[in-house]
Amino acid sequence: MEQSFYDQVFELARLIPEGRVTSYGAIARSLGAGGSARMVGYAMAHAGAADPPVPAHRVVNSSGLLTGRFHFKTPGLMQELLEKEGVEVKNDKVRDFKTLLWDPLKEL
DNA sequence: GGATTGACGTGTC
DNA sequence: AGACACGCCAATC
Repeated sequence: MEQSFYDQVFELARLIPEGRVTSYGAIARSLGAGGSARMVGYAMAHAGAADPPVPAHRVVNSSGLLTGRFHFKTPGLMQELLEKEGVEVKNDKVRDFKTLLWDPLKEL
C-alpha cells in the first residue's frame, strides 16, 4: 500500500531532532505538497493513533505558535514537552523559533 | 461521490 | 498591531 500523506508527514515529523521545531508549511513543502500545509496539520491530528508515536509537539505553525496544543492529551502538554527538550516557550509560542526551526529541505 | 473540514499561510484592512 | 478573508488540497462522512 502506498503511504498516504498522513504517513509521509508522520515519518518526516519523527525525523525532527530534539530541541528543534518545524512548521507545517516546511513539512508540506518538503513532501512536495507546497501549499497544502493544512494537510500536514490535519495529519498530525491523527498522529495520536500513529505508531511509533509522532513528536507532534515539535511541529508548530509558521509563527512558532503552538496552535495544536489543544489537541494533545492535555493542553499545556505541548509546551511542557518542548521546554523539557530545551525549547523556550513563551505565551504559547516558541522563542527563537527562527533559530530552532528545523527545515527538512535544508537540514535533510 | 459531492460536500465538509481542517494542529496552515500569506495578504489585506 | 490585531482582526479578517481567501486560497490549497487531501482525507473523511
